Amino acid sequence: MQQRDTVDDIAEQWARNRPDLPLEAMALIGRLRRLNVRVDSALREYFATCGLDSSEFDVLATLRRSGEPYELNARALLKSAMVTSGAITNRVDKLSAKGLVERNPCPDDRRAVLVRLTPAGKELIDAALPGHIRNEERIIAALDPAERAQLDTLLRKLLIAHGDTEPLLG
Amino acid sequence: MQQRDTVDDIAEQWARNRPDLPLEAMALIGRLRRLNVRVDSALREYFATCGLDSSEFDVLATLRRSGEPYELNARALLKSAMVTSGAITNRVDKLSAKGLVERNPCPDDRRAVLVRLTPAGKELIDAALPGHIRNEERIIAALDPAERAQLDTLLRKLLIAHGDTEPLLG
DNA sequence: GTTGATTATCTGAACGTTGAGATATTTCTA
DNA sequence: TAGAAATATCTCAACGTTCAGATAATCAAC
Repeated sequence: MQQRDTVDDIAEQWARNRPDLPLEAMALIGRLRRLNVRVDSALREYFATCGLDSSEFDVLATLRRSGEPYELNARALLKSAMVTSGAITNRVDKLSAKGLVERNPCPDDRRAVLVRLTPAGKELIDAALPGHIRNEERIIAALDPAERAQLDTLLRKLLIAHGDTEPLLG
Repeated sequence: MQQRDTVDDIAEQWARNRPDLPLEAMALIGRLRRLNVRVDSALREYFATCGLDSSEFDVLATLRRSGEPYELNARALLKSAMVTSGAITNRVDKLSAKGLVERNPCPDDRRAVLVRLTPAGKELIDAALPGHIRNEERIIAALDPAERAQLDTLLRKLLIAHGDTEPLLG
C-alpha cells in the first residue's frame, strides 16, 4: 500500500472502537466526500480569479455548452446543477445584476423564462474556460492516464446505478 | 463502453461547442461532484430516520470513534469535519440542546472546550451505526469487490496528493 | 517575567440553499 | 370543453456555513 491518508486513520479508530463494523464502504465513501471538499475549494479558488463563485460559473458554463443562442429555461439549469428552483432564481438574479445573463419570456410557454448569455457573459465564460480546464487537470495530476480512465469508468458505473442518466434537455 | 451517464451528455455538448477544450479532466471532476451530490442525499435520508442531520451524525461519529471517554476538543472536531470553528460551535450547540453531547472545560488548557458524548448520545450513535454502514454498502453496491478496491486506491492517491494526510489529533 | 505571536473558541453579519407554498399556465381527461 | 392534474417559476422564512473579528489563554524568546 501507498502512503496513508486521513481516512486510513479514521478507519483505524473505528477498528479499535467498533471492531464489529465492516469498514470498506465507510472508507470508500469517506474518501469520496473528503476529496470532494478539496476539489470544491480548488475550483472555487480559480473561479474567484474570474470574479465568479462556483454557482455563477456553473450557470454560465451550462449556457455556453448548450450552444447558440446560449439560452435555456430555468428547468434545464436546475437539472444540470442539481439544485432547487429557488437556487436558480437566485443565481440568475445575481448574474443578471452583473449583466452576464438576461431573462426573456419564452414564446412557446408563458410560464417559462429563458435565460440567455449576454455578449459580456459569453466573453467572460469563454475566457475563463481554458484556465478552468488547466486547474482541473492540475487537480487530477497525481493520476496517470490509465488511472484517470479507470477512475472515470468506476465513477460512471456508480452514477448510472444512482440514476444519473436523465437527458439534460426536454 | 457501458451505458451513458449525464456527464457523457455534458461532454458531448462541450465537444460540439468548444471543440478546442480537452474534456478528460472536466468529465472526471464532473462525475466526482455529481456522485457526491447523490451520495450526500442518500446518507441524509438515513440520518433523518435517526432524527439527525449529516453534520450532527458526523460529530457524534467522530466522538464515538475517538474511544473512551468519547471526548474531543473543538479543534479536533473541525479538522475531522473540514469545516470552520463557527460551524462546530453551531453543531455542538444543537447537539447539546438535544442532550447528546456536553461541553466541559479542558483542565489542561483554559482556552479549550472538551465536547463529550452523553450516555444518550453514545446510545444513539451506537444504534445508528449499523444501519449507516448498510446504507453505505447499498450506495456502492454497483461495484464488485475488486472495483471497490480499485476506486479506493485511486481516491486515496488523489487525497494524498491534496495533502489530506494530517493526523486527526494533536 | 514581560512582550508578542500563536492558538482555541465564540460571535454576528452576510450569503446561498432548501422546502413549503403561491401564482400562472399548460396539459390531460372525462 | 370544463375541471383536474401537472408544470414552470418565484417568494420567503429557516437554516447552516463562511468570514472577519473579538476575547481569552498559552507559548516562545529575550
